Amino acid sequence: MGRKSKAAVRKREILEHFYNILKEEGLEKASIAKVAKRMAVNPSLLIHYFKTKEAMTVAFVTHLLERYETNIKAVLSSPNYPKEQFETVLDNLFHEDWLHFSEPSVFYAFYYLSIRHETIRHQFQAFYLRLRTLLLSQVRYWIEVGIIHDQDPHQVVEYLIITNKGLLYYDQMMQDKVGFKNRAHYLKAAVRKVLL
Amino acid sequence: MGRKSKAAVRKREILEHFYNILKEEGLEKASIAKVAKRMAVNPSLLIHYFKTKEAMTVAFVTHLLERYETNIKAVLSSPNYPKEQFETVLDNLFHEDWLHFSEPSVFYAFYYLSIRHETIRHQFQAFYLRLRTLLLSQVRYWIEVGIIHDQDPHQVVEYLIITNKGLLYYDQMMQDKVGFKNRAHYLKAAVRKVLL
Amino acid sequence: MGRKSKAAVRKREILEHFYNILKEEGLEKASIAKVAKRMAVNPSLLIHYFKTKEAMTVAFVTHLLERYETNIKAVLSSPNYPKEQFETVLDNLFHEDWLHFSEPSVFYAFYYLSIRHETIRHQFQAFYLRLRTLLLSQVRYWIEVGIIHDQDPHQVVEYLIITNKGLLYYDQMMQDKVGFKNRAHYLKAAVRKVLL
Amino acid sequence: MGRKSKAAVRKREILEHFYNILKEEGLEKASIAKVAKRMAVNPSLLIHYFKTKEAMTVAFVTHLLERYETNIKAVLSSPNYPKEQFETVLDNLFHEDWLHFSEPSVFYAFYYLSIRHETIRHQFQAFYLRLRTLLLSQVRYWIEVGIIHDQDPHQVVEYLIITNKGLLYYDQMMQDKVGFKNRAHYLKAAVRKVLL
DNA sequence: GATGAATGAGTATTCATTCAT
DNA sequence: CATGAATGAATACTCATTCAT
Repeated sequence: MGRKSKAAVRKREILEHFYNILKEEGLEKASIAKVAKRMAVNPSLLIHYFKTKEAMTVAFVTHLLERYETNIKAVLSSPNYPKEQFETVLDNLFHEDWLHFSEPSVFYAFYYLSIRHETIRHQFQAFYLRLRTLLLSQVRYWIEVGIIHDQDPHQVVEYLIITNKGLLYYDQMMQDKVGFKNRAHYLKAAVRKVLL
Repeated sequence: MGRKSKAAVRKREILEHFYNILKEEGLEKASIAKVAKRMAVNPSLLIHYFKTKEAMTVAFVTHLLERYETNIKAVLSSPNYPKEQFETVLDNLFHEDWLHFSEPSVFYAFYYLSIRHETIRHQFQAFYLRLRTLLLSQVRYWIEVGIIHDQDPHQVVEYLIITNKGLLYYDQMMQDKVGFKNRAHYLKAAVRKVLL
Repeated sequence: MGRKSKAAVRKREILEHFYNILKEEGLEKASIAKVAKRMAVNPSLLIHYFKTKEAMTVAFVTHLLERYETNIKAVLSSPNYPKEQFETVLDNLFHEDWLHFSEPSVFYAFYYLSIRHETIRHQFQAFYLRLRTLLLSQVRYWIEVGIIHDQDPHQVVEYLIITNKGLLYYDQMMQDKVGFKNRAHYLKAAVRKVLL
Repeated sequence: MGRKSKAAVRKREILEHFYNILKEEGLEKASIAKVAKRMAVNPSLLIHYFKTKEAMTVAFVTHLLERYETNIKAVLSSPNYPKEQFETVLDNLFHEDWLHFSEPSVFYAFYYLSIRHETIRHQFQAFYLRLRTLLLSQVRYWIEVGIIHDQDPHQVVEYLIITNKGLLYYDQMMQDKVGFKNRAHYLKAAVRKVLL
């Protein structure tokens, strides 16, 4: 377990500062110069590590989606009796904390970029494929134990993701906490009605 | 007294060119200079009409959402027997043409901006409030005629919007047409199961 | 006494707004556009009346120096016994109110321009020639009645102007009121020592 | 570690070109672009060294006043017998060369700016405080050795500065060399009459 | 590994002005 | 008399990047 190269540490450090500016000031303000200034470091140093801003962006998306994925895994692993575990997962999926994990504004910034930027789109697609695989085995288990009936597990997975993202979209814009609780509650009820 | 005002025409013309660049090159490339160049006109002319780029952006969002709203109204007005009309609206709401009306990339660009830009966020919120009102009377009608049972019409409306936006999000990223049809089909079935 | 042409009224109005911006925001901010905006009028209207900004500037300097001259004449015409009148004039010349008449900042703006701009310099020179003539007859009167002794009236006039402008320069920069009173007092004493 | 710093040299070089444009074309024409063009260098290089134009301006004022101060010190240090030395200083203070040291047009440009720009005003005030201190010890010496009688040294210093600046103001505008000599001669006589 | 020099293209905006109405 | 359309040049500044040290 040799000691970490300085490069790896520095890169991580840079990406974290990048994230902070993204969160606080938005994509259009997140320039190499600004990140460097925050780190009290010379802009060329960022170029030194990432070659181009684009490469840095791509690296950042990887970093972002990895964090996201780790978080999802934690949410899914609730060691309970099937029925209780289903409810727990549902609760978590439509819980504010989980939806707002990793600043929606940062997430949407790159989601927007992904529309036009092929590499980033592929990163997102791969991420959602992994996410689907993860959920798929979960759903299959629920079908197996008889919680969910008469459903194509693949489509169930997509249904969950879609509903989830729809809620995030709507909530992010409306910004009223009370409304959010009601919506989350209604959506969970709907999911139960559809699946159980 | 004074020269004939071209403002209305010119502004519309500018916003259309703005839209085209947005669509083809993205938000970050959509500069005043570029729009002007496309119009074969001097950049300061755009400033003449809109004072600032920000004001132009806000005007554009208004324009964009108006177009969107007009389109929605057309979709909702299908003069059929209640049951058939419900199905038509459902079909339209989850139809590719309608979802992709007005370039999702452009839509998401400003959705992203709305997270940070108060005025734009208010524009979006107001738009969705109007959209909700529109759908609300529709849903109330369906409840009245007995198509929908035991539902809070307000929550039904939000459920429809959320599912719709979730689908757009997922579809925009996945970009596979076959998958889309299946998802749309599944979602409509889910909606029916929840509402009817 | 026919009624004034609109042009004359408008021009005066424009110059007054020009003065206000000059005073509040300085020479570099005093653009045609800004003056027009303040007047709630179209910028081309200013061009209509003055042809160019330069011409407007020249017109303004004339206006400024005329006001200044009128004020000086008022200060000089104190109908007293010679000795008292001398003291009154001296008091006025070194009095804050008189020095700060017509915003020193505005005055210095054009004094600065006069260094490089021939027309404006000629305006200033002509103004000071008139001022000298004015003071000259005053000083000659003081010599005649025996208040001032053994002096070339021409040089006395210049001495007064120079001391006066020096005080304005120094005071404008130092901006301490107490110091000003002391300086003014000392300078008057000096002038008396030199002239009487 | 890192590239050799040219900052000191480059900054000085930039300020000198700035000075030249100021002298030849005036404050309003002295843009970053123009200075860069003269230096056959990219405008952003000036920004690289000074961050903003304002910072560059402030740096320039420091530079200008330093040069001025150095020159004054040279003028004051005349190693003579008291009486002769007093005369030498007086001669120098009212000598064309000294008054016109460092282009009055440039000096007045920043004097004008100082009225509105706090930092620059403080620079000027600090400069004159140092100048006063310098002259103060000089004047105290003259009082000590009995050349000057019955005077507050502080007020003598201000009197000298004011008279000096008044002469510069008047001379700069009148621009006649013969007149200048007479005025300088008369002023020196006046100073002697007041002080000795 | 890290800095600083330097570039060149790009940004929004301001300004004075001309001209048609 | 007055407005609004339109231009073209100019402004300070930002940005990503290259290269020398």
